[in-house]
Amino acid sequence: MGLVQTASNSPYRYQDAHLDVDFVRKCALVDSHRLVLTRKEYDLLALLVENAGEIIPRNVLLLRVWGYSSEIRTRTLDVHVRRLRKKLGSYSEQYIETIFGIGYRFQPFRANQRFQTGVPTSPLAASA
Amino acid sequence: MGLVQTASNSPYRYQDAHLDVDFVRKCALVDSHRLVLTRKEYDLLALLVENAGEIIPRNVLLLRVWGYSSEIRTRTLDVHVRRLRKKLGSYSEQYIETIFGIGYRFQPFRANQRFQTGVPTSPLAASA
DNA sequence: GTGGAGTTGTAAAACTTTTGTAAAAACCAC
DNA sequence: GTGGTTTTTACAAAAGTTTTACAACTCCAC
Repeated sequence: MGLVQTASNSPYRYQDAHLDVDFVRKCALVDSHRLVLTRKEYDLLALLVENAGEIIPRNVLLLRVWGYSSEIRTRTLDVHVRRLRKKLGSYSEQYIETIFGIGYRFQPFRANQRFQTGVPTSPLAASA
Repeated sequence: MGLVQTASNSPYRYQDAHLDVDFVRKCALVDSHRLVLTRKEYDLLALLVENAGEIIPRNVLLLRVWGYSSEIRTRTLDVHVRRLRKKLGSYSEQYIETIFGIGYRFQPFRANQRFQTGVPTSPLAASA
């Protein structure tokens, strides 16, 4: 097992300066430290990371990770996001953004974080 | 090729700092001490060791060692894992990991256990 | 700016599922 | 039958997930 081929844009793996997600082995590392995630936590992270940069509405997350149809009112998603952020440690703020009224977005790590600092980017994508 | 090939990666044998499994003679040693295993115990250990480092789902273990199709609900596997661990003594924790909701994994001995220390590694493999 | 409705964050409890364990029962070869 | 092995049973313990209850925050109308 030699080094890794720059897999940065491989569909099987996500990598940036601090985070490394292996979609095949279904595991993740933060600064070369293994992230111990439960199934739901991993599923949630993976879905967000696979769509890095894109806003994923709550209802989509709830559907894809939990199989919940809309209409279901629950705080489970929030609780899981919280636990994920906790495990991501200090980078969590930068990685997982909350898009008020819509959902969440995973943002790849950027050393120079001057631009989209906290900017929820064009709000609205869904009609909710 | 040629040359000594320390049996470490021979398909007929597994060896690490403390454990030695001879797949031909179907016997195992722990710190040069013979492990007295019953048939099922050996089969289970062998299957895990042959796939060292990989997670083996419960249903695969039950199929390969017991011939059970899925759908069969039994605690036999757990009982055998327990007896195996008991016989492996103090190393058992390090060797046989439980992957919650999925199965078990045999992990080769590592002197420097800094990395995956007790880390159940990313769970998840199946969707349920 | 303020206020309020609605949304998200958080901690802890409740709940569900999975795994560990001990002991007894069932098996099996001799 | 006896001794050893394997499976079942019945719980206990652990891990994971969801709910609850409320605090904190955001956005928009005014």
